[in-house]
Amino acid sequence: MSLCGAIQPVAPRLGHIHCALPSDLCIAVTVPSSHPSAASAADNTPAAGGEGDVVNTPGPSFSPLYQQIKSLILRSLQAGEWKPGEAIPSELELAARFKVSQGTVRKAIDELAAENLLVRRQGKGTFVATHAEETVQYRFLRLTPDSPEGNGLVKRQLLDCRRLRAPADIARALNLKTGDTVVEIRRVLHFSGQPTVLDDIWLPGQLFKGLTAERLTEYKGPMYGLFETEFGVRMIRAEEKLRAVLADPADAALLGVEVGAPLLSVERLARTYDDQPVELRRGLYRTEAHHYRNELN
Amino acid sequence: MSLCGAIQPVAPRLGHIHCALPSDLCIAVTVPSSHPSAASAADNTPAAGGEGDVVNTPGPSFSPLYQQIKSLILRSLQAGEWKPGEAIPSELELAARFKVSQGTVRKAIDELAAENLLVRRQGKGTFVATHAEETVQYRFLRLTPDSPEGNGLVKRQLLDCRRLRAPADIARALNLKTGDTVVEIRRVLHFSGQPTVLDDIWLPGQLFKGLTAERLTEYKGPMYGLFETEFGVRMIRAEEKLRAVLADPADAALLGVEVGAPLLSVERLARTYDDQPVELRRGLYRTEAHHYRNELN
DNA sequence: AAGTGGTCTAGACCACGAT
DNA sequence: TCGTGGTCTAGACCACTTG
Repeated sequence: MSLCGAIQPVAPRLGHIHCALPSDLCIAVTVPSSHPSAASAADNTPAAGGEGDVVNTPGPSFSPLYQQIKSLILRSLQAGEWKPGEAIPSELELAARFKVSQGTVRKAIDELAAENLLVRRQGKGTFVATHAEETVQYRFLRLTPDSPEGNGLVKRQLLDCRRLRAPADIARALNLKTGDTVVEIRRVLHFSGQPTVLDDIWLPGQLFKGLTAERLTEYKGPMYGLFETEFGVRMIRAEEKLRAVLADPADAALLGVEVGAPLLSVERLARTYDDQPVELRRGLYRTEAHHYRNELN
Repeated sequence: MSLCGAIQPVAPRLGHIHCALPSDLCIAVTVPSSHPSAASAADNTPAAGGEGDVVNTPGPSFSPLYQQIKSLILRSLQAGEWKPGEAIPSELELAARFKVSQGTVRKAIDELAAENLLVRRQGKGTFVATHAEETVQYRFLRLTPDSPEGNGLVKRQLLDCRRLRAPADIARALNLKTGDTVVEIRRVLHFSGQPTVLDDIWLPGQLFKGLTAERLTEYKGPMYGLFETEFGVRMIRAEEKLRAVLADPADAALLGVEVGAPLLSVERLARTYDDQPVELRRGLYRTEAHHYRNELN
């Protein structure tokens, strides 16, 4: 474990002088390349290739050390070295492993925490974010009762779960070839007894091999928790597109509204670590007693 | 200016040892309670009263130094010491003024920048965020064309601007007494020639004394820019509640849709620095060719 | 060349949680 | 008591912007 850690990472330094000398000795250390690197900087694409980010300038093209560390941590997360809910090594351990100072590791972790990939807990450690522990609330669901009394039970009603060949639009969104297998799930969420959300969900069949209606109904807790623990697919980010639409007869029947009633349409594309889309979801929300809440900064 | 700066701020330290000694002298400085606090912590409400945050524990009740600095900067912002678009003093100047290290100021500024109150620009300085320079986009408007070609001109059509006594619900939302004067504005936004957004806006009359239809039509640029430069009211944060509704005859006529067409209803409450609500806005969006875009993390 | 923010380090001490 | 993250400092160097 930590053995290989000492070897592999050694981030490609792009020219940094460790002024780790007693201050009185630290006079004009102009050593051109006291660092192991300098040579390795050229061939090794900076940012260690881990970040999906583009290299903007073909010239010198930088990546701060802490960004490189961030990429390395990200890679470990993606590789499953630490599972959701587990603690990652302490800052000091990581610093030793990557051969940088604690402060640099801290800054890398700070950014990952700001992106909700990690969760810091003082005195305990830093943990991999998870959807599985959120009994309080579905992390990505922004639908909120208008009055707090409406905070009753949420019941899930599974309507359908099948495998099929992906229609063109679904395939495109999920970065698949038309005709690739996808899992299609249809379900209704009831809020305090009222049918409120009708979801259609598509997942790449490849990633969700053993997913069946039984597994879905058995599992207690949010669906993303199931995906995470059973299939190793972690939903990290998502984009939503919202529109107002009218209920067609099928929607109306399932949600218990009149045909032509207004519904909030929410199309969500969820992505994993490397920004690969891994779920497409089309939701229809009743908004007479609930609203979609958003904060602007 | 900088004179008073030297006196007034001196943040209430809650116990800190300036170990500003040469490292060779810094041996086991175990002064038991060089920490002033414990006493001063009680009377001086931590967070310097600036933060709207609650004090959770009645006990010791801490506020890290950088949080106190943040509050002080926030107060200067609120007092208008630096205007939107202007640069604030450099980190070193602020460090000197508050008698803390640059790193501490940096952390305070980092948070304010993360909240979009300040904008860092490398090599130039740190600037107060503004709505006035955003010719590209309205900072708070999340409505996006479905296809990028739809990115045509935005035309504003002012329908009405009057003063009136606040109805109960408006007053409550804006933290006013029922019957207080409010400014009511009604307008339509046209996107590439199509009427797309119908806004009803309410503002506290008190804060917007000279606001007239003329001022509104004359001013080029976003309305929040006008509020900022002409009335000194800066919109910092906002919460939105989204719903799907049906067009009533009046809405339908103004937006050029059928009665009963689906519309996205967006109720926005915008706040200033101290979280005081200063604008209530009810928008109706056509979403046939546009959608409301949101990112989840 | 000077000034600003950005990165990196090293080391001290604190608050919190588990032991 | 120990280990963890959290705060604070001080100082060095880097990159970007402006004169």
